[in-house]
Amino acid sequence: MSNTNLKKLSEELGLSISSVSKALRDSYEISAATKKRVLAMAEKMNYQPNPFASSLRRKKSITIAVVIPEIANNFFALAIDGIQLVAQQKGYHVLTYLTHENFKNEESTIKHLQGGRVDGVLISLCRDTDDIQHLVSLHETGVPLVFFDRVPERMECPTVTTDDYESGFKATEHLIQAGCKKVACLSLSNYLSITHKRMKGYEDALKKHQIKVDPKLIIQCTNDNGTNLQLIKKLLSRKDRPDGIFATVEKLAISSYYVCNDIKLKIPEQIRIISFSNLRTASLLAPSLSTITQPAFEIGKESASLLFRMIEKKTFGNRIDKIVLKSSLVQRNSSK
Amino acid sequence: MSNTNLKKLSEELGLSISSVSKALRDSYEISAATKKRVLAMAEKMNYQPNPFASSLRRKKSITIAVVIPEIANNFFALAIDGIQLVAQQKGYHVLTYLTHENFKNEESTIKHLQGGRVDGVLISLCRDTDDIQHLVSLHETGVPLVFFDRVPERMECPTVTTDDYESGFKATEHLIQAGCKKVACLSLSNYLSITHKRMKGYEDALKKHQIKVDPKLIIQCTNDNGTNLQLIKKLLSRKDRPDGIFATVEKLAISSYYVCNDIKLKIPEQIRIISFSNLRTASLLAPSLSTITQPAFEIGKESASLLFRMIEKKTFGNRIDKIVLKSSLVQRNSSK
DNA sequence: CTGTTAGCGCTTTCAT
DNA sequence: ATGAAAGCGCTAACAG
Repeated sequence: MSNTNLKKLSEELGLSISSVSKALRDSYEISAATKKRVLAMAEKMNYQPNPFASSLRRKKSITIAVVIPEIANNFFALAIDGIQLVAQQKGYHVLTYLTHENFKNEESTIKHLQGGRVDGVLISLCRDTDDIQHLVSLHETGVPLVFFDRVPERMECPTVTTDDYESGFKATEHLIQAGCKKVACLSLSNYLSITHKRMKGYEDALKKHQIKVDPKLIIQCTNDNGTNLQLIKKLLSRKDRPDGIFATVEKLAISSYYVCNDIKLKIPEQIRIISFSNLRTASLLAPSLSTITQPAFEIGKESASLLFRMIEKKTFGNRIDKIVLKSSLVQRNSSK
Repeated sequence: MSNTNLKKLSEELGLSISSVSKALRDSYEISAATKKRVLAMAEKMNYQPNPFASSLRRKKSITIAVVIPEIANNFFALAIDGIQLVAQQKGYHVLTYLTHENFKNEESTIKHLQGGRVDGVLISLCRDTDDIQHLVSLHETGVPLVFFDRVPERMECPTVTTDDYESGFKATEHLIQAGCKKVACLSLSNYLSITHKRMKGYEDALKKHQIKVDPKLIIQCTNDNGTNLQLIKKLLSRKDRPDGIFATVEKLAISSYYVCNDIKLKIPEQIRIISFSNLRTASLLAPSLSTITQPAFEIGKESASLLFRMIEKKTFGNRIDKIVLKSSLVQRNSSK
């Protein structure tokens, strides 16, 4: 077992526990010679401090939590990558929790985190989250909290997002300019700010081009893939089917692809698809899929950096940061 | 701050700290009535136990670590998903560490974990890892350790892998049967067991079909994408270029795609590619890419389950489990 | 059934 | 420059 502790070390060295502790933390109270001896012995005995004793005493955990809906998703995987990078630079540990788009999971996870297990929390809400009392409560216990991508709409809090409205607008306009007359919109959730903003961009782009917003072309998708496939199939099987699809998340674009394949709709000849997507290989593998690509890795880095500023109280007073990064439109299906 | 602790709770209730503690842990020593009172008050005061005090005292962390080369990778993202599922069922927390294919990172991470921060470790080695002293040392401190996918070749340890040799064999045979006469192999590392086994399968498949193994067709790739692109380009620009590529990891298949695109080699007419890959959308987006798909999610689940059996000492004596799961060959480019 | 007590291993005053 | 001692919040003997 991991059993070299300060006591054994100090006995071996003929020093007191506190001196050894100070030497290891490079305190100015300890002579250089002693420090050297201590360090050498610590190395020799393979000493590793007990993190729990330290955390208990110092009331900090050197750990942050990341709470996300899913991990097998290009956006979140890249975001985590960015978060980990910053955290490892800072010497922090990262606990990851998946909510699987289930509010109950999110709630209980956040509740657990109130015990002081982490010094800060990064979270992207799940699609069901409407009530954010659990997060208010966490915030009240003094745990710094940064939201990224999927952020609450009715809470004053630090956020890192992308330009969802503008991207939704540009995506829709891209389809219109490519000649689409009937553009459908696939939405993921009733609650998420990203969905609202992206859809608002969609609607405003239609209006700008004097196209009436048709509620029948706005599909509220679910968390069940099978159901979504049916909804999309129904949409695309109609006589007055759309000739363009704006998918607010990658998953729905993929589902649309399947359905088009299934019912033999040619992309992009008969229907064009644009989607928010972080499928890095899309350009290569799906030459007909235009995408709105979010800077997922940067989002992760920015979120973590902001969180650490808050943890280290390097952010001023009551200031609440709202960082907005730019997505990029990657056109592919316009080349006929 | 998170400041409701047992002391305050007990004062509020007029009970001793230990009684409250026992009540919360549902001890048989406490009367039902008292338990109810305690639970109600804990709820009311929003009590959350301090995990560090508990871990320090009980010498268990209810936490496991996952150490992987990268996260923005379909295989690992899916594996993590499976791991998280099992961990959350068990009520465990999951710390994630990325080595970024860098041995030094792996080494220092493992060293840190000797302090008792976690009750067990799941690891997939990085491509540089040859010396595994750091892992032997961790194992010696009594921390249960399970390797998955990228496992050490010279260590008796529990592992969860896929049938790498057979898959390499089948992949290569698939190309031969599709008519390829010169099959190249793209390898990731000199050290990894997965690479060795997959390549052995490749070589044996060639031999079976009376094709001589040509060292010039075996490309040792690096950790740098640019370099790999050059290596592949060089390979495919030769007059006697191969008409088939077996990529031992997904990344190298993608790179091959880029190069083929770049130098206008038609897939699959002029060259066929098969790869280990967990790109879930591949079937849809890349109809010309045949894949060996590993059951990544299952690997994650199996690894975590095995680890928990070890943590709970439900595994017999000195028994060392070696679990091998089956990959599936998904043919796509054979339909001409 | 409830309470007292002694630590877990570490950090941090405060003495010396 | 070093050491003694208190205590972080919790658990688990052991008493009663």
